[in-house]
Amino acid sequence: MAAKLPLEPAARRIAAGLGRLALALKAKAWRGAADAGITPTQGELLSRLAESEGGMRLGDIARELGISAPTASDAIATLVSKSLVEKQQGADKRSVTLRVSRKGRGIAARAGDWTSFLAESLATLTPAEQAAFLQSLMKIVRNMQLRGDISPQRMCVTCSHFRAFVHVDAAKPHHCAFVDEAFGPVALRLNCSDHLEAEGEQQKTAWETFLAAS
Amino acid sequence: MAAKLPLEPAARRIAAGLGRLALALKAKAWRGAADAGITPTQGELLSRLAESEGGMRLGDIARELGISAPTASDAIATLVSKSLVEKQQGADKRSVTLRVSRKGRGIAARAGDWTSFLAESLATLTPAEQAAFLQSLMKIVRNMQLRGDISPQRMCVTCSHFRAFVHVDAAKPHHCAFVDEAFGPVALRLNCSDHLEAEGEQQKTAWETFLAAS
DNA sequence: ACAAACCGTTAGGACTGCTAATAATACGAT
DNA sequence: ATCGTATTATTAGCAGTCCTAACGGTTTGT
Repeated sequence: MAAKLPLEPAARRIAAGLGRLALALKAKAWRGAADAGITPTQGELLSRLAESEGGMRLGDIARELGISAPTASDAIATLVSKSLVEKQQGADKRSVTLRVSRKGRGIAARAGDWTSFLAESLATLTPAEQAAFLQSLMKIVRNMQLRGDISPQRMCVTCSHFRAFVHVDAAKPHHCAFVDEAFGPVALRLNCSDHLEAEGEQQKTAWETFLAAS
Repeated sequence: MAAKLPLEPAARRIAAGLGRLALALKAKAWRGAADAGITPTQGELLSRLAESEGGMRLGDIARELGISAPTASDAIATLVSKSLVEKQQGADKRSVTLRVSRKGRGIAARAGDWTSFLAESLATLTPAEQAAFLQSLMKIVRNMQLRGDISPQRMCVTCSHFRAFVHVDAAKPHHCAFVDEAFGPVALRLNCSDHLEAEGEQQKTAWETFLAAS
């Protein structure tokens, strides 16, 4: 009867759970991408490029995906050879600007589809649970970003369009200055294409306002 | 003013967030494992083997980690050449039984350390949030398991030692027959080494009891 | 104008991950 | 008992991932 059930802290168990989730994601990503005729990394590059309107520089996308420049360069070269991505010389002649081709956009849509399996499992959560889950997720991601574990994300809480808790309506307390609309916690985003990085001070206070009221 | 903020369902946004998390995990796993002188896949194999008492068969561990048998065989061969894992012939002479070596156990501990960065970010959640997050995570993982997206996990809700909601104490409603102790939602596990797979019927009713009360 | 910094690519190497084919063993049905 | 089938792990072969280090252009600062 050794017992000692609470030996492992809760954080550890959650980490274990997230690890399993990541494992499943990895496996699914491999399958899903293969169905689209590409590989996981290529799929990530393609999706990210499809999300961006004006094209991206190689270094930026590499940083955002957490891979080294050579790895990105290599994968992009493959995508270019498959006519899914186009390369242009940037204003700075050292740089390149990357854009998805029409064909690439189609593939990106199919390759991004694999996340739907996750969405389906997510559907077992009640709306309230989803909101809470998203909120916690946001805190975790934000913290990781502050610690330098991941590169800046395009999330509401770091966006200059974001106004936290400015409305009285408890269901929709936040406001987005870009679309000029009130919205609630369940609508908070982590990958908004209209994201505009706020300045340090504004970002800091916005985050603190957000934290304080949760 | 196109607006239409709620275009993307909540599940999609959560999926995006989990995707970013998985990305960070992947990147960290690379770094963490490299510090221990191995690679991510080798690290996963090593950690899993370190968790198991009596050794594991190659096919089982491959299935559990969601990789193919050849991939596992290859990585194991590397680990054996590094003297971190030992191979034995099983009772079935076709099979092999894998065990961590003493040296391997040390490496596994160091390699497993990289999850601590996640645990630190998790610490920004309040205990209540952690409990809710873990509970939601469990629902997701369980659903993915039911759907066949991942292999069976060693989680409380599928364990024959688990008794859901048998105590009156709201803080510790569950009971583990193995250690014969009451425990609460925040102590639920996803990777218990004493896990014993329950039979189909028992598992099903346990899960439903669990679900109904959440 | 010239050194320092920066951007992307190339080179080289270890590892991941797959499918298909193979050898050895186990099991099942005649 | 034995013949065929299934299972277990490994090998072979290939494309891709991912790293560090070294490299040539380009820009920038002084």
